[in-house]
Amino acid sequence: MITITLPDNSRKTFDSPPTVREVAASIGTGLAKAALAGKVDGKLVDLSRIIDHDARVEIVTEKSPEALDIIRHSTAHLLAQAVQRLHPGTQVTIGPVIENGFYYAFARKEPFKPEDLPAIEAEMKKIAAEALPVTRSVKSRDEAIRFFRDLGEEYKAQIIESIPANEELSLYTQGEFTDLCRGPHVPDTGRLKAFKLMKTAGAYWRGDSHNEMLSRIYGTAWLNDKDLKAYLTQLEEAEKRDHRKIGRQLDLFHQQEEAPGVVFWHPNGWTLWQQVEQYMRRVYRESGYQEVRCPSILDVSLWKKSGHWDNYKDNMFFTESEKRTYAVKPMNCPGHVQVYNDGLHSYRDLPIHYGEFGSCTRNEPSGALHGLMRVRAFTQDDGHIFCTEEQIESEVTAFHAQALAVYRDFGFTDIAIKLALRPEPRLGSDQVWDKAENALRDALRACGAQWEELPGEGAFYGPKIEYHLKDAIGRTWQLGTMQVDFMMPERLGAEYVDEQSQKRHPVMLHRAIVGSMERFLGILIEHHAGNFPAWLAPVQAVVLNITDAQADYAAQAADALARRGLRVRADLRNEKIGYKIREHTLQKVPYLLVVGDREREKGTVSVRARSGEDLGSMALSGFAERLEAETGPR
RNA sequence: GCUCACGUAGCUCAGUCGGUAGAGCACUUCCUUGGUAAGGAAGAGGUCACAGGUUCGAUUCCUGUCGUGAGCACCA
Repeated sequence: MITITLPDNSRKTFDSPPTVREVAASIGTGLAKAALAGKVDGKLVDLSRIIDHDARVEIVTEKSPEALDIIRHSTAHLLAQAVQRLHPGTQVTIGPVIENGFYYAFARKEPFKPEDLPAIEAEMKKIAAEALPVTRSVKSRDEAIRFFRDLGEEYKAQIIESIPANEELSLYTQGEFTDLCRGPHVPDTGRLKAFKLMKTAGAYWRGDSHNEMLSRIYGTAWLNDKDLKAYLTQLEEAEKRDHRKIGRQLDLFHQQEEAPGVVFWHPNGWTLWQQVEQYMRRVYRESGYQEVRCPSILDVSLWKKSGHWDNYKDNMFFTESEKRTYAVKPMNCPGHVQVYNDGLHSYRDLPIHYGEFGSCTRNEPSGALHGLMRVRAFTQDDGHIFCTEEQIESEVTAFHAQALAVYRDFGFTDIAIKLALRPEPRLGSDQVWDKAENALRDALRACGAQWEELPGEGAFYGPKIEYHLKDAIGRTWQLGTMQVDFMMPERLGAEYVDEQSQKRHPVMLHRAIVGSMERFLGILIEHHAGNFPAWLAPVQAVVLNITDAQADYAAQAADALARRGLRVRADLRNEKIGYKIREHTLQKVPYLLVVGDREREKGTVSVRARSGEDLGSMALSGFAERLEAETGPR
């Protein structure tokens, strides 16, 4: 007798051990039909799994949170099967589920090309239509290795060899195709309906750049066509928002061949930058930071002392003069320590806050460069706090509140917090790391924050809090950080005099809210799709005359608004009003001010919002007040 | 850095199975003075990324370099 407990705590008994499928059938035929897999005592299993003991059982259907992963994993197998049908001799390696889909990595002489995908996808649809049952079997290690070696699947055999000997090896077979897999899988290939192959790419075997390059095929898979379509639409939306494209359309910046990984900011883009910089400068000021400015090149000896030479020299640029070697700074912290060190500090001075819009240069690998998002020369809103251990918590708490306020002002409200813990290799003893990690935990707790911990992800000199922001189309970006550092002050000889007249090393906190200005502007561009709120827009309003007769009035109006500090231009070109409106609408200008004879007579402007909404005509000063109200608080 | 793909006018792209190139938009000039998303005409604009090679001849084929894109690796 087997007793099965269902999620609603009802029980069913079976005379002999039932399969998950039989349990589902005993509840209802509809459920049996909808079932994809099962959960036995919280563990995901196939429908065909025999339950040989009393257990809690849950039937996984499309409505279950686990359904997508199962479908994606099975679709990866479907891909591998199609590839082996069409391209015999291709070896399979791994095919995991990833965000929004899956991939399968293959070993073959000729990598797959995008042109190969339609035929493979068609074959996948064919196999899905065949509705091949997917069956699970168990083999011993040696049997499994022999099985795959006989098939010529050397990589699979290697994977098995790396699995601990005591683990059970399960194989999944659908038609002529068998793959090693933990499972579970859908009961038959007919359950895979909504998928699409997306792209091909090279990837190293086992993620190691010393190994051979495999050919990966990426795909996406969903529960139904509607979800698939929604996902593809979202990709299109992301493409439309691409900051490189909008950057060109709105004439914000450009990049060119002679300067890989660096940015030429155009007047519009630099105006946007300045709005952000001036805003952040006020944040520095209002939260007690003193702004400093440190040199870009410093003698290499300083970088040896700080530990950067050992840990980071491959990513640094060097330059020489008169037999001395200088490093172009990749980070601002050593510079700030020099400012701190120039003079004596009492414990009464602490905490000391230095802030800088520090330009850093890092020799990023060429393959990592990407528009504004990953550049070689960038500017950080970088701040360092020199404080005592006792002050860490209140400093972190204050920073936390500040960071959240900044994100809110820029239009980000969905923020996840992560705590990156000690990595390998690292500086300092475990004791010091315990202290640093716990200080951050205590501070987060004091803020009432929820966070996720990421073991091994910290910086070599200390753990860090990371702020991950979700943008308007649901992508997340890591922006701010707060790091505790017990090492750098000691290495660079930062000291203060305590109450007993003893010299001690302060703790150093590294913090940034927007991180790289370049990257932040890229994120802002994509988040707003170029439709910047008025306080950030490079041009806030354009005055448009209808005919030459109002040219003087239009120019005066634009001038009057500009003198109030608003970013306003006049477009006096001899073009029809519709033409000018179209052009400035495409330029995403928040307000268009149309002036004809009527407006000139009354000293008004007719206001058109970016959305196309007609806000009616208003006095010039009325419009100015309206725009100021919109931009004023920031 | 690795793999694959790509690089043609300011932008978006077409094209040449090897005989030195074309469209739309933008730009210039002229006409037009028009009330809320493209008025008309004419004109100018390209060393087809760069360097070699093959060829009577290369933008086209081959090799290399640089850059870009996607992914991988990297992101202290």
